[in-house]
Amino acid sequence: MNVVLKNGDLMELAENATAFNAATAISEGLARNAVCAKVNGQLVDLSHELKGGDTLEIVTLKDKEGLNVYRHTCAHVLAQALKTIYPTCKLSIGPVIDNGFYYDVDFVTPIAQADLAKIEAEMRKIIKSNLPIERFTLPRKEALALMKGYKEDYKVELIKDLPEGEEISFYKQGNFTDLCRGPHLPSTGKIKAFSLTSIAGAYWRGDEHNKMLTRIYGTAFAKKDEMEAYFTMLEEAKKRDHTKVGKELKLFAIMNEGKGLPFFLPNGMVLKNALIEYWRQIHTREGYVEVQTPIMLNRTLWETSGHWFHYRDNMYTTKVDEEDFAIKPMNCPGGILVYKNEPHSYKDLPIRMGELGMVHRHEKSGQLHGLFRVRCFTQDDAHIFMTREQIKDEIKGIVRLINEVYTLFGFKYHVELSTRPENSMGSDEDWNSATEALQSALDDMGFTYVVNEGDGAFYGPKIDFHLEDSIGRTWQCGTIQLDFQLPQRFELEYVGEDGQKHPPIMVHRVVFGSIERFIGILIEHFAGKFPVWLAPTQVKILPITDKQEGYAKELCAKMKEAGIRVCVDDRNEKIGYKIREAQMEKVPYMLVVGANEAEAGQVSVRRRDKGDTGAVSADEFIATVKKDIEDKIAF
RNA sequence: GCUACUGUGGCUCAGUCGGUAGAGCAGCUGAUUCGUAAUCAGCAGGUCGCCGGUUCAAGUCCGGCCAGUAGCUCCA
Repeated sequence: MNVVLKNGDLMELAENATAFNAATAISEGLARNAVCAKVNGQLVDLSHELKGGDTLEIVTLKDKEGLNVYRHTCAHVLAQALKTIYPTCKLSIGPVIDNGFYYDVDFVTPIAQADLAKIEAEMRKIIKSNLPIERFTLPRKEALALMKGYKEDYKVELIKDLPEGEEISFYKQGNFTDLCRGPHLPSTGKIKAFSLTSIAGAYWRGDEHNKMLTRIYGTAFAKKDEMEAYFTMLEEAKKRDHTKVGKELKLFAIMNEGKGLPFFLPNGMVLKNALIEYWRQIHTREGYVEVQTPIMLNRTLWETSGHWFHYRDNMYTTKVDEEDFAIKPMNCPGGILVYKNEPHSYKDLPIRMGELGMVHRHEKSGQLHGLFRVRCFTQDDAHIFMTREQIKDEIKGIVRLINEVYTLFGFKYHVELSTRPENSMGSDEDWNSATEALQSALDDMGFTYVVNEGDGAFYGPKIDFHLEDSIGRTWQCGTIQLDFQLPQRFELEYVGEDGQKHPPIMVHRVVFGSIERFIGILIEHFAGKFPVWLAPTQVKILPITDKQEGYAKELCAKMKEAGIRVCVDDRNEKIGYKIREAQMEKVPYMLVVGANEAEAGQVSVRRRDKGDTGAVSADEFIATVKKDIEDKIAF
């Protein structure tokens, strides 16, 4: 909790104190568990000297900012430990990230995962000696000399990039000094729970042309049990990893014969089709038409679209009868040819043209990951051709649709708006009005969103929707992109009210994004326990002995008739065995049928998460399941 | 693509110091007819990711390749 000191209090204290600092103010009875302080809104060390009239705010470990300072100090302790164990290593940067911290280091001889224990031990020593952490500043010249003296080449480079004329701050703990903006904890002993988690490569300054350094990841928490809870969460997340669950439930497989090229197994196909059926239903309702364009088209088309020159590295190409062809990495050029197939009047617009298009992209091998990043995927694409006046309403319609879909599944997501980059095409007027339209559509609908200035595509601004996976990583799924480029390149037009030809505005948009990725996220979100409407098998009938086989099959036929995905486990096994297996398959409804049920025309219903819920009539049960499917509810 | 790690029957994994492979589950056969998360017994199943090297001898050591994982980079 933050305590804000009143200005009056400060003034009074300041008059009586020499060398008065934040720590003193805090120790005057305000908070013992302060990590750092905010003076006039700026995060500072507790040693920061106060002036009369300053506003002091105490920052504790319960604040995200406080935890960041704590973790940042951990990064420094890590660096100190590394310099002790590997004196020749060169430090680069050691920032805080979402759930911990890292330090990027250049080692003469590479270190391995196994070395982390040794480094942790050294860190513990440093923490135990409770070294005071002191801030000091140097003029630029001396700062450079200091780091050159330590042979810290990367630090020298960092200092050179700092603005001229400013004093440069350093932090010293024991015999270790590091360039740092701060703030930090007052001493190393304040660290209570930390752990080094992994080791990976990372390019210096994030540029793949630079040297790859070794990145050591760690995490730290205020208390040991908080850290344990975090690791438990990671363990739980691992259990729902979609590559693992996908294998267990026989949903999909990626074979050695084609990396990044997923196979949908029968169960996964049922799920995929259920999603597609839902997609068609809502898109028909929203006034979309559906088309299908070829998976491969000739070079001329891709030259016109610009892909042949701008996206070639990611495209699979081939020759057919001496003519170059490319397998489509995107559906838009195909959609555009459909638009161009006949003339259009303003009365036809907007045209909402959907396509479930399978695209292939040659992504770099290292970035492939399960269904989240593949080389062949199905976009639930649509291209909307419209007049300038229609932009805002169309955008709103799409945002509403995307929100409807994500809400149905109960997903956490956030929205980002990307604006005009450098080297973009189109007039200022186009960009301004389009960006305005996107922004005001989001505003009107009450969305909060991140604005990424200059992060739009060169052909237009965009709105992205990012879904969270089970360990909090986010993946872009839905996107709405305005395009000034393609209508021009393909010379699209419509005849306006004035009888003149005008270029239409074009929007690319996806809701699921990639159906494959979306399914991956669904798997993790539900941990394989899909809602009834998506479950590959919705009902499994489990006869107790083979005497009930006839009844079970009758029931099965009746349910199939009612449109339910049902099967009978008529193997010669005990009921416990069949139940165990059905549970592991995460079938939402298990029907135990023995002599009693057969006689009464009933079924004993066992629900995936609720266990035995008692007997009901077969008809009553069918009605329940049909309602589950109809309402698409998740339980 | 880069860095690090991993690769043993369909699945999950064991395999010590280099001495030519082992379990459980799944499968098959038989017995068992059973009331809410594993009935019993038997059988079968592997060129240890691939190629090459070192060695009397390689799952094990070395090199290359392929594939996967974490991260970086990229993501029209």
